[in-house]
Amino acid sequence: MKNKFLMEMRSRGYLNQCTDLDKLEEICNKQSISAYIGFDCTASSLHVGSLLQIMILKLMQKHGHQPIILLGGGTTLIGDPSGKDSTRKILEKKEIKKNIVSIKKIFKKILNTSNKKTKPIFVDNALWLTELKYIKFLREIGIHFTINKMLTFDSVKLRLEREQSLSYMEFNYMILQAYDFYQLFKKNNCILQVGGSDQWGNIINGVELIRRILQKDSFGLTSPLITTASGTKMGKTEKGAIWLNKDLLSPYDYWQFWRNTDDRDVKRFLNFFTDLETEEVEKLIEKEKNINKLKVILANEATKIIHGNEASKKAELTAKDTFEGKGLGLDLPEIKVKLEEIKRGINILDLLSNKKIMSSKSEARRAIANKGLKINNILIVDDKRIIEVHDFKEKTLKISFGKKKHFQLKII
RNA sequence: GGAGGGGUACCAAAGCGGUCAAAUGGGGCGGGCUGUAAACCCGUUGACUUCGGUCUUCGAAAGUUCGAAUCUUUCCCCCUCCA
Repeated sequence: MKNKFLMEMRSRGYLNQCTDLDKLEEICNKQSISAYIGFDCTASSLHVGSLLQIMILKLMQKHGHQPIILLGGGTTLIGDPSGKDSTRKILEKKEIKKNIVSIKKIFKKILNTSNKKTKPIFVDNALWLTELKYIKFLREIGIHFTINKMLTFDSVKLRLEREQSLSYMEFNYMILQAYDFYQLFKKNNCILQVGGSDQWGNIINGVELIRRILQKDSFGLTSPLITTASGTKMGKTEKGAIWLNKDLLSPYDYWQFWRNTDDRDVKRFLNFFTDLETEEVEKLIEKEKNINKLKVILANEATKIIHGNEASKKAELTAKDTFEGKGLGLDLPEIKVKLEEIKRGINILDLLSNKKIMSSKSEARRAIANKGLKINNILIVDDKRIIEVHDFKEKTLKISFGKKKHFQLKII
């Protein structure tokens, strides 16, 4: 393999499967290509689970290719059954529109939008899907799909095998996705579709459709499904998804997510989720034997990409103050209280539940009983403890729940 | 449409008239050990509480009973087999 783009895809571990790597390489060597990745619009932000795909788009740009971002405003109305046990809730158009606006912001942050040649193109498949005429579509597109074949695809097969119902609506999803590729191929000369490994079936359907209708070659390429060393799906933490949008997850929390990476994942993740060259990563690992320092590098680099250098620095500093200095990092989540409230004296349980640090007083009681709650680094043992003005230093009070969750309470 | 089986906490799954706020496992949360890691060990996991208790939960509603997750009726939903 001689093509730089594909070489880097491989060395970073982005490459799982490709319909015809040799031919694709040949083409990439000759010209710049356009490739697309489709994203779901079920939420107002993407999460870390989609980050790898975005990194691939970024890599394309680096090597002079043009990424097309398909925001599935149309397909989200149906819901992709791949990898799902059950039908997910169906969203309204309005909601999807809002999500698209919000998701776009992420791409604009991560991708380079200034270079005219590689600047990302955004498309919404609602544009063509919602206009489809049923009979016409069946005759022109549906004729190229056999049920026999469709039943063999994992997304369908698994559902049927597990005896979970699959609606006719969802069954059509793969055809629609194939049609998307066909449209982009015609309109944007997009010859490659990239996706997670669970998208393989959907992708080759598109490649095949293009071949059948237009007798032209197109390509599909998938990235591996990223799981953590402990076997869970990337980005699915207990607390909820690791969102890329800062309104849903603060840069500090995002930074913490990477800082808490499993030892065994650090090297992979440095390659996956940072801009560091693979040789650089090798060197780093060779040189730096303290795995925690590597985690800090990972957190910095990963945070930089989506929240910028400044936010990343701030998060690092805050972490340093909080964990090493037992101090009060600036970037810790801030909670405001009124002076009058404190003057009256407020019970710790009320405070915690009112300010939503804990979801209920019982939970707060439990935390205290389990020795998990500290105020200004002092363990709280009494759940009747009253918080008063003199507990604050410079109008600020640090509340810690467990080792990792810290808040600063500020008098306003 | 007919015949069966089933819906229990975050998930899986036991309970089948009182001792059930509901076994057990997983997950979560907290503590210990460490390194903001993993593994391991311990605690905890409905809400409110003056820590004595009180209130609300087992698909929904109504009923039987001193007493219901457990029995009855109706309704809703899921699954299997037959048509």
